[in-house]
Amino acid sequence: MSVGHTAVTTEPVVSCGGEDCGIREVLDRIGDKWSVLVVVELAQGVRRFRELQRAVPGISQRMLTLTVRRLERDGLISRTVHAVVPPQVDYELTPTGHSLTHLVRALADWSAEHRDGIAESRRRWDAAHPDSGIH
Amino acid sequence: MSVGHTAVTTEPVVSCGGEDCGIREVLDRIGDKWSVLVVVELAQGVRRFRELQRAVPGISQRMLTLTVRRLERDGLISRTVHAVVPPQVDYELTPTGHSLTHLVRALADWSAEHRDGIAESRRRWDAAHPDSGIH
DNA sequence: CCGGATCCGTACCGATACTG
DNA sequence: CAGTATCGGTACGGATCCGG
Repeated sequence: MSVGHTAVTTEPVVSCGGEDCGIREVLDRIGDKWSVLVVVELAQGVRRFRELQRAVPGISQRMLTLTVRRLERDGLISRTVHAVVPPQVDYELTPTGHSLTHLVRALADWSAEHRDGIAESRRRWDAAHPDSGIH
Repeated sequence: MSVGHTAVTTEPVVSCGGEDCGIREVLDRIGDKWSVLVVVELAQGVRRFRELQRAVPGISQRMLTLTVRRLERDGLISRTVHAVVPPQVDYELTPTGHSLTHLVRALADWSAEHRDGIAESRRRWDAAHPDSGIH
């Protein structure tokens, strides 16, 4: 039974060798499809729901709602409801959320610096492995 | 039968308001479940397939294979096959891959600094919104 | 030891319709 | 305007078996 096979526990665990520990938590939040784009937009100032949706073209109402809820839950953005008609809700980065923008900036910088090299590497790899199915 | 990415779906669109542009590409790579952990382990030196799998406890053979293939395709790691029995394959960060570790470090630092505050914020939010279904 | 191939559940996400 | 509710497709990831 399970010879030479480390116990496949039911724990999620991850346990990170010694460098990680917590990285996954961040990636689980900002690694999703929309959070970063919302944060980037809010880095420029206060935004209403509709404004956010226009600023992030591809996003659906549903996903914008879910995204801002989760960011609010994590304390990265604040949500302010104004008792007016028509309704108005403002979203704004918290100090914590603002600190995230530095990270996002680093991400953007790294991306800008290496995107061409990566694209080139992909072309070479795809040419060398025509039917790999990797993407 | 390599399904090979039929064009059925999804232009990225995104078009990023002016700050982003490329961030999504990076997150599509390192934002997945395992890439960062593999990079973190390889930051410490050359590793064989089995060593990587042991260093990242939760990962399956399948996902490790897919992860290293994609990282190799992007030019972030190199793969060296030794003609011996039993087979031996070494993985190593390329210079580009190494530059990524700085970003990962920044991620880890930010995470370490804010994880408590985030956890606290989540507790407060969950207490205030008992059956929101958000996570 | 290093994978590739297959089956399959689930979580994510988009589209749509409806509410206050 | 700012959401909520529901449905359905798809892509991701885990388990397992098989091969070099």
